[in-house]
Amino acid sequence: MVSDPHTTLSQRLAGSGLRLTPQRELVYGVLLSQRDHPSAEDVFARVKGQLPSISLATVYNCLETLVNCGLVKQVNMERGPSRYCPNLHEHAHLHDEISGRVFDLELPADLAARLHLLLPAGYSLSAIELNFHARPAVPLQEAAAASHAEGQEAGAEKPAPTQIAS
Amino acid sequence: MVSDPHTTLSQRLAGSGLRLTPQRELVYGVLLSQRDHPSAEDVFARVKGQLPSISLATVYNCLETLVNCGLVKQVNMERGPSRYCPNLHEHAHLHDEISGRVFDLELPADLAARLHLLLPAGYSLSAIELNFHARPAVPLQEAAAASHAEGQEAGAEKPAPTQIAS
DNA sequence: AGTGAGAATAGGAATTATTCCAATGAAAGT
DNA sequence: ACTTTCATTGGAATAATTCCTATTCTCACT
Ligand SMILES: [Mn+2]
Ligand SMILES: [Mn+2]
Ligand SMILES: [Zn+2]
Ligand SMILES: [Zn+2]
Repeated sequence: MVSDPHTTLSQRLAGSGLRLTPQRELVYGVLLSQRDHPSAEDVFARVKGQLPSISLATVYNCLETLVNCGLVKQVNMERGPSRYCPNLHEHAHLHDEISGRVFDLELPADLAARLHLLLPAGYSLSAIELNFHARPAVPLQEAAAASHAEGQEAGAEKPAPTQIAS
Repeated sequence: MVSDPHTTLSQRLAGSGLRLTPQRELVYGVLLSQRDHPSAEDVFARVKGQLPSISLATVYNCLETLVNCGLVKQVNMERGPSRYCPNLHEHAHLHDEISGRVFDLELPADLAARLHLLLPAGYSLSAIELNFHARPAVPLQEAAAASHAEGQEAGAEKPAPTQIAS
């Protein structure tokens, strides 16, 4: 039985002797409602729509609080702004190097189990991260066409193929 | 048959139309000789011993060049300075959260193969990263003793157990 | 050997992402 | 109400990296 976000948040915070504030609730809400692994700046922009007076420092504070409560994971797949993920299931991340987007990937339980076995004796695990860096494969047909008209374009251009809905 | 670093470097650079310079060679040498996943600043300090006139910007440039040549991998297991790894075998990383050190972990070929299968169709893989974050397990005996004298100490204190030689 | 074009380095300025700090505001305990 | 503690804000400070420009080096060509 999964309780609503408000309750979850409120309980986790209470468990750490922290208060449930509008800012924390909004930040958490933003993460839950658009699971695209936004950066702190992204979250700031989104929350600002609902609470224009919020400050960036507060967003950083709230994110840190949520991470410490274990409700959110900080994702660092490469240098650059940290991103934030409210998906608590053990999962992998796919970084689309063209669009810059990050997607969640299911991680089969038996595979996860095998990964855990790799940890050397004498260590106590705090987290495993599995990150895929990839780019949309060019369909064979287009590849042929492209090889005629050469030329490098930068930035995002084509809609991703068979993409998981956000 | 594995050729010496000088040759490898020289060939890779040539392959990209780049020059073999003393700075690039020293930076690469430093990475090969102490495989502790140093940051750019670490590399800078080490190279400076051999070439005091080198600049930090050049170290960054050389590292980027080596990464682009595919001789070195940039490692970002968390926010903070990037670290650099000259180990080209498919391997995992272990981050010791207490000492801050990063170690290479063997990744069995069959497991690596299974990981590759997780990549969704329509993507072409550029890299997989598998990172373990862990801390030295407290041996049972000490755990008991510690639970008497409570108190939180910060920073590194105790020599790591059963550690892989650096 | 001399010259010019392009590549690379060095040093410092600029930028980015984040953290720190001090003042103010809100909530909880008494 | 009064006090203590927690949280938010805005701005300053910091850390890591990137950018910029002058200078140096290399190589190719005379
Ligand atoms: Mn990537
Ligand atoms: Mn870590
Ligand atoms: Zn995720
Ligand atoms: Zn490594």
